Amino acid sequence: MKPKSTSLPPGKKKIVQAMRNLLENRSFETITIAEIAVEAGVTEGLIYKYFKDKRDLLHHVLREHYEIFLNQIDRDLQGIDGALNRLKKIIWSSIERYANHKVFARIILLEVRNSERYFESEAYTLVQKFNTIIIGIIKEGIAQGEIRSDLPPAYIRNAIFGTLEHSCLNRVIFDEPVATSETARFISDLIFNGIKA
Amino acid sequence: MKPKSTSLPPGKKKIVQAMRNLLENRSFETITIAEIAVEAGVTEGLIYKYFKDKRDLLHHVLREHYEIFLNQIDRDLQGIDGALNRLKKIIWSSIERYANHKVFARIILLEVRNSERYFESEAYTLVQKFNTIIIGIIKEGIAQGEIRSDLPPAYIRNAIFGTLEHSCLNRVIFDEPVATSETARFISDLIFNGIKA
DNA sequence: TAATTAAGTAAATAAAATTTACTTACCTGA
DNA sequence: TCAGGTAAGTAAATTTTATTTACTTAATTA
Repeated sequence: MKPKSTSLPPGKKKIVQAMRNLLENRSFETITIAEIAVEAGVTEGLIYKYFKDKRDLLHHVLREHYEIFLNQIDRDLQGIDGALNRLKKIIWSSIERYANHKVFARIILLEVRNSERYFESEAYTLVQKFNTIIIGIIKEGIAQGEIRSDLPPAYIRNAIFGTLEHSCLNRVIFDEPVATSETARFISDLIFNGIKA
Repeated sequence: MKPKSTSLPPGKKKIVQAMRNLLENRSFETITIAEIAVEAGVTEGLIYKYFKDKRDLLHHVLREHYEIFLNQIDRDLQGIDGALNRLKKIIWSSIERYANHKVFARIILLEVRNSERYFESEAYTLVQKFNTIIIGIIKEGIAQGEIRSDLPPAYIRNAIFGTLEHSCLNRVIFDEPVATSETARFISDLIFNGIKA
């Protein structure tokens, strides 16, 4: 039985790659369809054959990124036991991703959320999946007595995500370097133990 | 000595008010210059007399908002002693603002950061001022022995801002109600004491 | 092999933002 | 008091981009 995938049309692949290239140096807003077409070596019309519009193309690129990241996370968590240990690893993996993929950090943290449509995209579906994984770990931690039971899991998740994102935001905005392990250690410590002396 | 302010030209005021009105129901991206002109009862050209472009007008509206908010914070903090108490009040005030000004929450959290120019705007200058105030309180707390001294103040600030923002983000995106005091209590508790059982 | 269909092009159209050239009215200082 | 500048404002042209349309070509399949 031969595979049904007849390998994507070359035009589509070139368009996606062109978008990735351009995003390396420029913000989504400033990239024009004309530029994407030139970079890809196709005509503007073809872009609309494969993607609803510019934003749809962005979401496609983003989905690919999240797919890779979720697989990564899955792998990273293997063999790690205990809710706190697992959360710590997730924090580490997330920071490592932001540090190594500045372009995606910029897109995710600053450039994609300003459209309702993002929250209906497949990319966002994957974010929600990640979300569910974290909530699961938190609930498990509460059940096992590792995590306080008097805080709603959603608050804990928001604290983790929020602290993570904000810690990377300044790095992204002002292009400062990120010390992954150190940052992960401080954030985990802070979330786990609080700031009170 | 009479004041030098000869009161703003009526056109400018009408343009700013029109932008505020439109932002109530629509996202920045979808609002057009033509609409702003109609809503303000002026011609499109006049908008460019007073503002560099659409984004500049947004930053102007945002700056006004931050000015009011910073005054509010200043007032809210009066008579409150102790770093933790002051941080708790800041958390409360911030959530209250997001809850009562959903439009600004949306703009601040989702719609304005996707342009480099925001980070050079006067609006952002005020954000940095707020930032400095918080860092000051944290350092004071460390000096007084109320706050752990083994965490860099910037991480603590990021945890506070980040947790705050993320907690409000879902509310903003999916238009859920915000229970200000309850949310403030959970967030303060979480940041101060950590999640470990 | 005729009919479909997918890949792709080229050019037209539409929708916005932005610029330009032009009024008016009102101060203001010699 | 009036010539000249300047701020407020308009109307229309221009530019820039995104998006649509109508068309070709090559491959596929029934």
